[in-house]
Amino acid sequence: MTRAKQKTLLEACRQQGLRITGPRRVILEVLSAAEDHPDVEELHRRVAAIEPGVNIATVYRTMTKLTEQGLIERHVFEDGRLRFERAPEVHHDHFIDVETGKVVEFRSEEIERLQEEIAEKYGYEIVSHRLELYVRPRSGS
Amino acid sequence: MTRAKQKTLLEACRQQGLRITGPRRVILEVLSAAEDHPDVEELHRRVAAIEPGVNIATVYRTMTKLTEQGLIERHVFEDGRLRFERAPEVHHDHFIDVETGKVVEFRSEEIERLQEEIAEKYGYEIVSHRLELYVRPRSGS
DNA sequence: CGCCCAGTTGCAAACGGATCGCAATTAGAG
DNA sequence: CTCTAATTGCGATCCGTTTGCAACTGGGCG
Ligand SMILES: [Mn+2]
Ligand SMILES: [Mn+2]
Ligand SMILES: [Zn+2]
Ligand SMILES: [Zn+2]
Repeated sequence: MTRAKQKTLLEACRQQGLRITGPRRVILEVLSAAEDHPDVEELHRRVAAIEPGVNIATVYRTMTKLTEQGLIERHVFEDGRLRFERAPEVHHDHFIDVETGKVVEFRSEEIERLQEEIAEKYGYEIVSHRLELYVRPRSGS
Repeated sequence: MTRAKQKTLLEACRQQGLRITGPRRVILEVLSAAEDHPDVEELHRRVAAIEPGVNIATVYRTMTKLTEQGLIERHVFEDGRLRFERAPEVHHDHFIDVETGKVVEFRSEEIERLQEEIAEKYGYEIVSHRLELYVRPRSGS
């Protein structure tokens, strides 16, 4: 959903004053190429395919740092593992296929608006939210 | 949200053929009395206040069983711990106060309907969903 | 260009919530 | 009351994530 700042990740890191090390460069490359919502193990696997020897703890630490900088977004779906994607320029929510685990993105202006509306009715201000629709292909099985 | 089958939990267990043991009786009592969304540690604490000696593994196992029977609902909010509430007769979603952790329930027919609508548009059938609004009291802070 | 140090890394240990194996106990059907 | 399958307590174990620490290095500065 909304790819655009493809090359920006590495540059953004430089701007934020993060050191561009070997491991980090590869992790950024993997993240930039990712079209899905990989967990840490999967990221580590992809990194290892490019350059073996990068420790998984480094992947964890890098993801923490990137999240703090707001460069990536962290999710926890039903399996409980941390998953990541590049911070989208415009917010979206997710379908998750209960059989395959495949994640599909969507955005509903109406739902977003209704959330604000109901929060206001309760006297709240929304800080963040999470909407996940666990689905299966219609009619088949 | 929608209390009603207050006494039913224990009876429901009997119907499902679950043995009513000492520990289980206390756990059911705690669950029936709960107005919130306690995690396992909190449940165990409340159980211990009534009858010490019940192991936390027993709480875990009982919650698993009750969930399988559909008598309670299991949630995982942002802190990652398992939380429970009696299965509501009508579905609802949650506000979570980001400062206090307090959980408030709400239901929006419109949002529920829009979820179905957008799922259909994508060719999906919704199996379950999760909507959590992380909030703070409006204008204060 | 080379120095130097704060930031980063690899590795192993620790963490914490949840689960499991096992032997002892017990609910409750007959 | 008997008998068995379900349940329990306890400790060990799992597994994803975090952390302490010593070694390493990117990149600003001289
Ligand atoms: Mn996404
Ligand atoms: Mn609830
Ligand atoms: Zn949304
Ligand atoms: Zn809902």
